[in-house]
Amino acid sequence: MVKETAERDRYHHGDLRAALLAAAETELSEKGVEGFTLRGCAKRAGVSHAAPAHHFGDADGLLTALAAEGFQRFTWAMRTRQAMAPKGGWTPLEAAGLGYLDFSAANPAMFRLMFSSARPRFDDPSLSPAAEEAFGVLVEAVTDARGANPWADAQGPADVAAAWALAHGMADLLMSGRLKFLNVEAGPQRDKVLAGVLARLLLEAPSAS
Amino acid sequence: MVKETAERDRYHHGDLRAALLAAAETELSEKGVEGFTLRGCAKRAGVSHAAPAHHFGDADGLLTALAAEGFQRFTWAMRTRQAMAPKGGWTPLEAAGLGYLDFSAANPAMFRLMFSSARPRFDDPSLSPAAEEAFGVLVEAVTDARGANPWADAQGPADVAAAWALAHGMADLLMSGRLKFLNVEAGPQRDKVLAGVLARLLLEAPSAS
DNA sequence: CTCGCATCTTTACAGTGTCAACATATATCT
DNA sequence: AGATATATGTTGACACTGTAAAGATGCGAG
Repeated sequence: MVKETAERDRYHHGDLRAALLAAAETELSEKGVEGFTLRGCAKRAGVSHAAPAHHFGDADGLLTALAAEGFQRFTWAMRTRQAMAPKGGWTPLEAAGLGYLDFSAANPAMFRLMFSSARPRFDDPSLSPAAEEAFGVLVEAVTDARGANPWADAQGPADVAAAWALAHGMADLLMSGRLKFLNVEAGPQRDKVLAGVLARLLLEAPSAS
Repeated sequence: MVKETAERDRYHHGDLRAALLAAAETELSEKGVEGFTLRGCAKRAGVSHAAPAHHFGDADGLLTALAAEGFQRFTWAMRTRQAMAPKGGWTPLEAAGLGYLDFSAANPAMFRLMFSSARPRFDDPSLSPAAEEAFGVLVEAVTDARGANPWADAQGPADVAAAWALAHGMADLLMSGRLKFLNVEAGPQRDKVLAGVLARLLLEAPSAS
């Protein structure tokens, strides 16, 4: 029992960085991106309002680190769906799309932070690899679906864009409550309905020009 | 010459509501949704910081009115593309999609306000009809594309959702610079490339079950 | 054991949205 | 036309925000 006082009444927190990230996540999900407050995070973590600056610089720095964590979980959500694929019978691309929708539905504020905010610094060395890895999942799935490297032929990039746009658009519109006419709230047939929309995607086979 | 002093040095502005809306639009496009400031709008309009309250209540009220105007122009952008359709050779649905992309590219901050912000009050009697009219353009175009009322058969709603999601996803991703691999910056062949992505949409004909 | 440095707090300041009180001009009513 | 109600703007104040500077504290390297 070396460290005992846990995180109580110590001038030095021990792992304030992680505590602040956790606090920031609940602050984000409760208040949304536009209601997010640095002082609120500090209060949740039980430290003074200026403490976060030593770990993240400014508020956008904290949001950048938070978004990086978000992209990691986002990648995980898609890969998890793909791993469960044989059970559901989905193709890797359909599974990635469903994972995309899972994540946005479960973490709407985080999704907004990652895709609809200018506050995170997307060129940050901790963020951009995480975002690119998520993009990699998508490209990989599109490659599987069309049976060829999308960067090798002319219509490949359009296939990637279409697959991404369809999934992303559904996620964004679903999250903001704009697809209520789909009646896809309850659980069991949710996947079927959503995959049915994703199935409207037509990928062209690479033709020998 | 009854009214002469124009809008200079008068205690009462004359048409401050319109002036504030115009100021808010430039404030929005320069600072973005997250940098938008009520006091900045007042300063641009040349009035005191508390003046907007008499016309819009609070800051969200101003953003609500601004978003309503945005949806009207959004509808106009899609209809304009459809009116030019014979020239371009696009179907009404493709034209609506291109109009969707036109608008988001020309007014990125406004697009964010309309689709990715929680600040406008979307149930406001001035906003919701404007948003529904834009939705109507889409439904109308989908009806044309599939040759049947989408609310009349089972797969219709999924067609509407897919068409909307594809266009919306493209608009959002393009606007945030995430589709750079499409190389669609220059003008002339922009429409062809974008319509090529939109063409990945497959609408099912209503089958007689 | 001592000292350098990372970590955290305190204090201060400019900027923000909103409210209440006040000032001014327009519109309405007799 | 003149008085009065009402709409429209201003001023001042308040709580809250992000950030910076300076001081307090304790860990760890020498």
